[in-house]
Amino acid sequence: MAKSGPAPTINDVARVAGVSKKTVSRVINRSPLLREATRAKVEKVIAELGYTPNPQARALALRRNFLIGLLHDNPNAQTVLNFQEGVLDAIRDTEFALVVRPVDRHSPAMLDDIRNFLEQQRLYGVLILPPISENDDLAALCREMGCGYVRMGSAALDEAEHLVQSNDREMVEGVVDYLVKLGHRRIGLIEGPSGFRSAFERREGFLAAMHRHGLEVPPAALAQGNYRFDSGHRAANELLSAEPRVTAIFASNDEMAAGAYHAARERGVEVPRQLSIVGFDDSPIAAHIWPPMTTVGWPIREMAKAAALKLVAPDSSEALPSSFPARLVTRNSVAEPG
Amino acid sequence: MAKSGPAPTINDVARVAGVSKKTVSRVINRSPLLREATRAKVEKVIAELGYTPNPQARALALRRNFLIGLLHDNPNAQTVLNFQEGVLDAIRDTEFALVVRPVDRHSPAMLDDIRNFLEQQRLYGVLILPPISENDDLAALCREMGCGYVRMGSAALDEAEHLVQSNDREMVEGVVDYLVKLGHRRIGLIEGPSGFRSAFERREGFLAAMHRHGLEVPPAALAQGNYRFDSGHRAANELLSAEPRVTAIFASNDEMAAGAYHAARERGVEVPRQLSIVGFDDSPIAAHIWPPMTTVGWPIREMAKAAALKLVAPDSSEALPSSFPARLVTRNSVAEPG
DNA sequence: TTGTAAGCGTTATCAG
DNA sequence: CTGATAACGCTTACAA
Repeated sequence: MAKSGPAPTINDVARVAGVSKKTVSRVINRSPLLREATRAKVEKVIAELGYTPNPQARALALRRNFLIGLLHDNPNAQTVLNFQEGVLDAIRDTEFALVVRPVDRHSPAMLDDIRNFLEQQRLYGVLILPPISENDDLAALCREMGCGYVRMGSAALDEAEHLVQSNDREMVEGVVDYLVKLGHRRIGLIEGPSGFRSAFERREGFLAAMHRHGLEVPPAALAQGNYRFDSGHRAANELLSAEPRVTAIFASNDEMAAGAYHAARERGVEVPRQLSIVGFDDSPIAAHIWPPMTTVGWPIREMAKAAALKLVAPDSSEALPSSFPARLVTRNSVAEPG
Repeated sequence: MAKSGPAPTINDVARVAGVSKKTVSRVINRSPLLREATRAKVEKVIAELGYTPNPQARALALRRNFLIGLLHDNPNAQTVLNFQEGVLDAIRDTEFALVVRPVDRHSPAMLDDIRNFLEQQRLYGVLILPPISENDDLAALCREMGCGYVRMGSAALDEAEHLVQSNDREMVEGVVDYLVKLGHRRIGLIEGPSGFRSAFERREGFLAAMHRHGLEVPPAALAQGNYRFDSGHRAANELLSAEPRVTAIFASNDEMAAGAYHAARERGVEVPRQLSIVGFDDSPIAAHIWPPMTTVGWPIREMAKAAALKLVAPDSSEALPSSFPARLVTRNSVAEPG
């Protein structure tokens, strides 16, 4: 047990162990060129003294901080927070810490801001959430600054080393299959904002599956949203005012799906008896709205952990998978067509 | 415009400006003992070179990092995220960064974990969210470690310097006043978990106002929850099965209030016609549930900003307020008793 | 008011 | 394999 007072430094360890501080440094950094006996001796002293290397000093010497940055511009709090938890899972009991950096993707200064941030903080690496993860200029900036990075995304945005991805397209195809199997033929889509890769992938999955089933998708079955609640409300109103009315709606995220619930309720359309609704994300709203919503859940926390490990322990086996399967979470917003 | 390549250091500035690096250091640190002319000259060179002090080096020399820690045990995703935004508002364009540290308040090792964290990272200071902000041992630990701290809370937990507080009790009194004015007499309370100061304050506000209005609070009008959705559902079921039935329910947070919505719906009790419901937090669920929920919103982002400023700029006027007023957000979950 | 010298705790270089 | 010695970029004495 180390007694308190000034924390022991590498010099203390070196002195007590009777070696040079460089040798201690080698032990800390797991240098292979060390006699086993020396290593053991030093490690014993380290344990005795309760020594921990000072990250600030290491940061200065290595010109690199032991900080993982999280860059996001996210509309969904739960996603960001789950992601943070996942990153923590990966760096728990390491010297790394997680620094968060919300940014504004609509600001023309975004890239400059991030450049300053990276320049100042000299991060070990950054994790980038959608939608800004889709920005190739940002990835290029990270490369240029010599800052590690991993992008989260719903498509193959980058090399495996820099990417953790979900299979949105495939999942949405599964949603359509599920609805069709129940008997639905007129299915509407509330799209996410153009420019978002996830929105694109989800739309493509929808269209592909409809086509595969030989089902038509008239323009009136397609409505544009922007991933926000209000846009889902508006889009659902469009969808529900066309005749013959759709019997099911897939919304590209839960928030818009919740908006669709409200539109249906205002029109006296009962969910799921007269209208089935499926969302995407499995955010808390899905479980808390009435009736509880069927949606697609993706393992954000595990993905976050994998992403962080790619940065801090690229060789660990857990860092390997780049693609994570989502799953359909069936609740009570889907029924056979009325 | 600085050209790229190795970033300029204090030595470059000193050389170009023809002064010693200590003088540059004085300029950076706004030392008062500097001739104005010298300062101007150095500042000019700093601007020309695009020099930024290296935080790692400063951290080493000062034995203190320019990092603000956020300690929380996820009270609610949106709250945490809004808080993060508020902190960023405060430290934007400074050398500070925000590091997040979710902890588990049920873990017996929590304090030790935090101690290690503080020891390792040598944070400039930490911001502590409820409910762990109520833990006095944690505050003592910060003091002991020489780490600045500010606690968020719903009561006077600490000195103004270390506290940013909301007026939960008063707000809940206001909620009851509002319901009583509409004609409600039998009002139920869904409490938060015992041991949470916020739950206590909200309960006390409720009881005080009921008493002030000369209204009874029979045991059947009090139900215990734990701030989670399911507990709200369960508690509302208890409340709604007692006769005469309550005509209004105040839930200590929105998540439990959403659970109460579900319980009402399952029993065929219509909100707000047969039952008024009021929540607390103004979280996204409140706006997205049907009918949109009347709730109490508190200015979390501004509070976060003030808290962060107390840490990084204790003298700024914005850091001054320690108490922030919440407000009633009226939507459609309240009506006159049926 | 300014400069000099000596750290802060680590890693890199290069010689043994 | 190991150890002096010099960085890393800044701050804090202490002088001048």
